[in-house]
Amino acid sequence: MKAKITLKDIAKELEVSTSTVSKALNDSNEISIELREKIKAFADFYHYRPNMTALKLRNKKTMIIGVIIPEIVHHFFSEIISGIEKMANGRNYNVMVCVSSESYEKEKLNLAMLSNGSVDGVLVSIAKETLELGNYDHFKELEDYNIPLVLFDRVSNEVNCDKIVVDDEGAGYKATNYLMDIGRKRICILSTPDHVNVGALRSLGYKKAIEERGGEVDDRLLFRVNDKTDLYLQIQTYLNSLEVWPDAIIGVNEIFAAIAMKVAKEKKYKIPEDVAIIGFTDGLISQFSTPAMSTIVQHGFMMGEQATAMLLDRIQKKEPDMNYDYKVISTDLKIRESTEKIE
Amino acid sequence: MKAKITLKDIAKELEVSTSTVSKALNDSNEISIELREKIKAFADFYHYRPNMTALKLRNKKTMIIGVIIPEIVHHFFSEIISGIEKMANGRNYNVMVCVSSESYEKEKLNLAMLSNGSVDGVLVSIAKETLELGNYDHFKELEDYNIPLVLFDRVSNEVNCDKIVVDDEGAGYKATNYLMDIGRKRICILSTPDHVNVGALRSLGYKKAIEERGGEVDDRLLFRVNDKTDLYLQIQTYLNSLEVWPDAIIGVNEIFAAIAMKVAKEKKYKIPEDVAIIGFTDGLISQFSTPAMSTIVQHGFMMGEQATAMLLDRIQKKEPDMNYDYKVISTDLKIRESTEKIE
DNA sequence: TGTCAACACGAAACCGTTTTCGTAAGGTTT
DNA sequence: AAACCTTACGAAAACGGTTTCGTGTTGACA
Repeated sequence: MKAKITLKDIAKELEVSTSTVSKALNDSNEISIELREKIKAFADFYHYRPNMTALKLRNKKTMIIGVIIPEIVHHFFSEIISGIEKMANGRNYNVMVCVSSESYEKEKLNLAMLSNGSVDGVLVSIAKETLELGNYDHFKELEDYNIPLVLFDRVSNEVNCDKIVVDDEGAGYKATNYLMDIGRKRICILSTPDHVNVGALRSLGYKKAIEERGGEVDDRLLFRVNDKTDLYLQIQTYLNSLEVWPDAIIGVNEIFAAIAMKVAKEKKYKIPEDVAIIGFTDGLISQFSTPAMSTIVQHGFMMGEQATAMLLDRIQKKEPDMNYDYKVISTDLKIRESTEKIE
Repeated sequence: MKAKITLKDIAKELEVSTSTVSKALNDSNEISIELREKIKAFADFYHYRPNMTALKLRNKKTMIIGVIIPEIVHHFFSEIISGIEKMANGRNYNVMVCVSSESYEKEKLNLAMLSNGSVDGVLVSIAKETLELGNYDHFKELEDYNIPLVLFDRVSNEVNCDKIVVDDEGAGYKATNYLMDIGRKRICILSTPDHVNVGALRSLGYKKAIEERGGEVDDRLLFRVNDKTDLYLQIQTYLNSLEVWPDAIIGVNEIFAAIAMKVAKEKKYKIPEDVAIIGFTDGLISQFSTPAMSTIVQHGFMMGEQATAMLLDRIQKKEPDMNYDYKVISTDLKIRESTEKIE
């Protein structure tokens, strides 16, 4: 239970000044080689390690970035955190993780906590509730304190900062086009309420693809799933309310697609013969479902890495720069059994 | 781009001393009410917020706990992090997350980084490589610096500290017993190499259950999946190498079970009629597979919460206490379609 | 032998707080 | 009127480092 040893302790023990010890340990040639070695040996012996907090105070840098994420138990988000952690670590930063649980209040609290100087920069994916409320005042605080911010995935153009998003519109477009390519006519999309930009954009791409081929968008085939009540029931009820079942379904996330698959199986529809299904987020469900699910892969890990790179670049920039980046990560369509072409 | 305002700035502006400002803002009655109000108003106007780093230095507490976890993109672990974050936040602590990626070296590095005074305590789930190597010297450093440590899920009794684990043996026992209850005779278990304690313990429970009923453990039915090569291939090859297929399979994690299900379906075995399957970790795969998978639910969230509570309790304990806790969290068996009883 | 640079180290300021202690001014006791 | 308490504030130390600057001792050069 030895208390941690400080510079002062070493100085006293060796009867030199703390400045000498500091310089010696930092290999300054202001100190003679013999003394340097002696001090180093002593420090080593007692496992001296500089107090990080003291360093942070002096350097005015914490070497920590904060992350506020709507939830962690979520394949896409956990991939992002993974990417963040890797990039941050590679550049000698640490990561402080906060969860908003999709709540505006928690997001605000977290932001306040992080903006008090605990971190050098913040990465945020906006909570659904915040998006719904449309209130982004809590982000101003960061600006006041001059703490760099990067929004990822769930962004808002009411906040001035760097942003990085998945090419959601392109992904919706890509998925829809592919389904039409394999001959599907009644393509249904299970989306989110419009304030969740990712859902809205994916729907937009969906519409665009259909219209581009001269088709007409049937609004009854676009269902906005409300995530406040039972998902299964909503989707089941919706699908069965259609006079004619779709021959293809796009779920804007893994779960919607998995539920659609389950409902289809219950109705004894064959997948992909009767109905093709595509999901988003290439998580475990997609890989291990039967049939294996075709998905839009969103490269969450890469997004985490790049968001962090953007943030660190901005942190390390000396003078503030009002030109904010907007980066779009394109998606890939991973075709598996749930959409195999009908010949 | 205003620089953050400090106590000193306020003091200078108001022509009082910094101590007066500090006291006023902390509502000390050493300062007259009028001056107090004046200073508070001023501070408020300029959005004064105390510099956390300075406070940390003075108080010798960072209010941060470090977490080293083998991976994040993993249902069980992300649940744990979620629980950690919640409990920590509720007790005014922040969470720094580090990923070992199952690597001994990264774990060591992370530990060294955290033990330099950045955090008040550390939560670790040991990397597989470390377990395999059996080298736990890097944990000594924490002891040297007197930084509390709690090991969770993947623990080692070579490290002296509080520990919290899932009742893995009981879980294996419970699953096996249940399968025998519904009449299964050839129960196979897909486990991990023995150095991964969770796998070893689950296998132990499996054996115990069988022996308790006077059965004999058939070693051919216990397969240790090596996670360094293709999982699917290994499990497929193993299962098909058996002269007689099992009528029940226990996968010690979600993925092993999902793969087993997939292999069984390919062989046109009916689930659960021909073969019942039970997995661990009640994640998305289990919920959305067809048939829905029976699982052992491990309460990861709760484990995260409790591990954090143990850690914080120890941090807040004034005098060191060599009596370490060992807490076991019991599991539940969630029965779904993959094991429904044959009547 | 006086001047000056190089060497090797210490003193002190600094980062931004809190907190202990000291003290001047005024009021209350006796 | 002397002694003592409050009240209301400031000075300074402390947390644990880094860094600038100053300075005493050498040795070299003129």
